[in-house]
Amino acid sequence: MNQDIQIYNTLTRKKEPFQPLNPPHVGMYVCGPTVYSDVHLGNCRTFISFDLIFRYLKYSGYRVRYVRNITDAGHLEGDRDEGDDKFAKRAKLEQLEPMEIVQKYTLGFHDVMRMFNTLPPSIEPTATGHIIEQIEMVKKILENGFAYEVDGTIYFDVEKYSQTHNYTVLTNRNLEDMLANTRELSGQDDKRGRLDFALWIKAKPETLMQWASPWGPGFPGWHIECSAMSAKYLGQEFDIHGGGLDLAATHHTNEVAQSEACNHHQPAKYWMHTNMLTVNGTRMSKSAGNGFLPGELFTGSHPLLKKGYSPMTVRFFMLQAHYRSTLDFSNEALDASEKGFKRLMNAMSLLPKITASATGEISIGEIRKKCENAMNDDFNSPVAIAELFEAVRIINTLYDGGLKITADELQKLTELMQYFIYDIFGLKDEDNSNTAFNEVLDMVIALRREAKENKDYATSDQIRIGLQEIGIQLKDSKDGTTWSKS
RNA sequence: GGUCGAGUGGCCGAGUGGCUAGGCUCAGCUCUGCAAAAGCUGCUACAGCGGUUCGAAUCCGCUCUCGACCUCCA
Repeated sequence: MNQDIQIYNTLTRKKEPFQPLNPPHVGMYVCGPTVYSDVHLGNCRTFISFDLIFRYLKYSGYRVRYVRNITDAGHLEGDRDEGDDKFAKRAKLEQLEPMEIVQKYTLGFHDVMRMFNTLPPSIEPTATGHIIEQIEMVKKILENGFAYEVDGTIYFDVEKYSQTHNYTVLTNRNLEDMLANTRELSGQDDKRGRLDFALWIKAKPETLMQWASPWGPGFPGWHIECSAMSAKYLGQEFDIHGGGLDLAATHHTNEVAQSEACNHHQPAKYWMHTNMLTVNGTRMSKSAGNGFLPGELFTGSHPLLKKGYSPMTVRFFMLQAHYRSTLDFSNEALDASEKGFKRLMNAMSLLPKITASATGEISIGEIRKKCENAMNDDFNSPVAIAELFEAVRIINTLYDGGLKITADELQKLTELMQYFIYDIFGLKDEDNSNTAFNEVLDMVIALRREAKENKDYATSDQIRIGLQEIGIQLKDSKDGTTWSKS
């Protein structure tokens, strides 16, 4: 069990040693997608970041229960706690049942996550599956005096809460300023305070997704689901709560308030927030119209893309930046990642071809230590990747015969590369061609070798250039010819 | 307007006081029938102005620019 991990905690705004409440067990909750439309690449970045964190904790010897919810009800269009549910709106648009919308986009989300090679969470609970738990929690908050009812809708009383609690723990904002700024915008709703938010919302007669409650038919507010589900599966206090940075100011702030108002303590010991993916310096989002869908990225069918990029290229691109930094998206950056990823995977394919010597000049321990130190330092994947590229140079030189390595160190080198690239970074080789294809290509390479041996370079070049045109790059070396997709 | 954060070389992106980040690009060289790959070498940095220090990309102040949040958003 790795005891040297440091995690940046949004609550304290600094890196802290990671000390789980009940080691070796770790409870981690991450806010999942609202499945009313396709996930875009920015959404994916968060889930890929937490996949990295999940993997590293898991392979560091912790027994992680990773809960990532599916929001399939209760997410309203605006903050006014009125108007359409996102699902109802989309259902109308697509002429489907709301639950058909939920099913459609949940499946789509899972497909995308699989393509990015993320590990499935331990539990993936849905909001609609936990209505009872949410109602119970609302009841308790009412009993504790931090909420009030107006005509079948229950609101959380932020001003009351802030008399005894720090409402803005996560963002360090000044509540007075927030109230001063927002009160004048006050509309025609029933809330007492402008910062109050709905825990339970009264259904209109035409609302399709509604449930019975002590306050009449209605549906849960967005924030209460995560509080209810995290408490149910991880306990009232657990280790890590994560999500996108954009959720911190509203969603997570309200989650903290709900848990405090209900259970009298903070839900999570460490709050982790992943930063945004940007396009030309502006945050990627659906409303800004700069949101790439993963499918558009893979095929290159988006107008801002000049070509398609594979899921592993994109994953690698994201891992090359730290999760707390914004990452700017561009064709040039993706091109660079594509080549870097290829270089990395090429080294992986050379590894089994290296032969050990009786004596060696290389020691792998230090590189491994550097990689681990980087990951221990708040999951600094870009630095760990930089260290792996040192190993890549060594592998290439070994393959060319410029260095010697002992069998023992070669074993360590192989383990290092496999551990970080496959297990921690979740990367995989995409050149998984079928056997028949490989055999055909081997035959073509054999024919070309014959031509070369007869100094028939016209034929050999014809083969090489022909293959190049269909995306196969041949590489001649003294040990024979290898190939890769170009 | 308020709060928070950021400005690093041609591009992406690490790095919080002294030690090479790394990837991609570009130029040259080596190897190779050619090509590709690989290796070696080189090139262009820390927004600006002050300050602290023996020493600052890194700390402090000011200026400029940009972004995020404050309204649904990973």
